[in-house]
Amino acid sequence: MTDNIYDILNERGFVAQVTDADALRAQLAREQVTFYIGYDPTADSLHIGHLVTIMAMMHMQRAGHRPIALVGGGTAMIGDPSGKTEMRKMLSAAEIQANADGLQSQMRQFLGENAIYTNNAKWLLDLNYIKFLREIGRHFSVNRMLAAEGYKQRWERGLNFIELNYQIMQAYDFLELYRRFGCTLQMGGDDQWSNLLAGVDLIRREESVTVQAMTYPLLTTAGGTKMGKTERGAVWLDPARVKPYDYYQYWINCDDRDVEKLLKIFTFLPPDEIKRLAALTGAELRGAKKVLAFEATKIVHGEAEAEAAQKAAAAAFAGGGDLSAMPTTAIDAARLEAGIGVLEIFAEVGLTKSRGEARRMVQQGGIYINNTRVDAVDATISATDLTPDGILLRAGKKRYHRLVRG
RNA sequence: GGAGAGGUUCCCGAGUGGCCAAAGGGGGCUGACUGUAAAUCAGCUGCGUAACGCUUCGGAGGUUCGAAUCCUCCCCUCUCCA
Repeated sequence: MTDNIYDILNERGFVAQVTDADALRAQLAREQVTFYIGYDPTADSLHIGHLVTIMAMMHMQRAGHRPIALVGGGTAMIGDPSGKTEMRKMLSAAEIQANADGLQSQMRQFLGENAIYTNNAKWLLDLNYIKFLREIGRHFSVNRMLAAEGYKQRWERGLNFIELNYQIMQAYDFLELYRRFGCTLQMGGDDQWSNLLAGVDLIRREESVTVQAMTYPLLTTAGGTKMGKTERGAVWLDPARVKPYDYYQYWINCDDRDVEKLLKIFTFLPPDEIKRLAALTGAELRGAKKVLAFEATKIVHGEAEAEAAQKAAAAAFAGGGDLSAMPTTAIDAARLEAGIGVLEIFAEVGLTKSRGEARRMVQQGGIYINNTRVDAVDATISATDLTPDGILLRAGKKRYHRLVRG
């Protein structure tokens, strides 16, 4: 085991492609490297998909390098067509600004003050079109851009001019960050590879300097779906969107086959420890998942929340313990006394999308009150169902919600 | 600008006047089995109900007893030509 950060990242599964691995490795050992990762402000919160990049940044930062978290307030005005089949919907400048603020404050939480935070709106919004074409545009071959894998799908289905410019903007960002901060490395998802290369090329042409690009693999689950997506949408890092309890549960419910990979990427546990955990088999592997969920939750929501989530999960699934971290709704006491229809309350707290879905689930035997199956669609709950922990609603095997008297 | 094709329920994709809340597949959900895993099998999958009703097939109008299906206008996408 070596302590070169490149080897650490590589060993943990953060490296997909690199422009010049040997040169980068040597540079990382030799000097402090300023590097950047760009984020499109398409929402006001990061999600698990972004977390890979954050973890990579934190590893780099711990190794003494300097991260630049770039928010793409300018590029978001255009929209990245890479690997997509459809044009992204356009966001208003105000939405983009609000999203950029949200992302940046989350990023700060992970990277602290020892990082550079910037927004490419600063230099992209006021570009002079003709000047830009003369200086930058001339370096780009349309043929080569279209040959890139990331554009292929869109090229076949139609790509408009505005989207074709995305790569140029991103390359220009790299150049700008090189000039402003001496940034010599860009990292990004593997789908960004051609965009990163475009930046490397541009800097070589404009500055006669060789810089590096490195991608991390796009994570998919063993089940073949995109990492971080659930039936109820993306797994957001914002606790207002995804409660720490649910965040914890997301990790607990991962596929057996993914445990080792996830431990390497989403925790800071040492390789030996990961190896030990990943070696567990059968039901024992759940122990490893617990560690994964706890560590991953700790990084995003802090240790106290991680512990609370773990306790609540244990209470729900193993019985006994503290349920307080479970998503909870307070019900007006008078209303509870009067009794509330089961269909109504399940739809209300969001355990089911509608009363119809709740009805269906009752008919299929998937609705529980205090872990007792409900078998009548006209069943009600009332104050008599209150336990010291409130009333425990359950939809399906593992989705819980707690009611307390309010 | 010209010619043509097309926009259907989460996605793909059938459906060309009533039997269509709309085939089929995917995805998702529930149940059984299990380890809060995977695989497998079965059922469910617009909204509100006791019946039954209500809102959907790019948008707005119209024809008709009745339209996703026909007509008019509009919006959008793609292909070929310029």
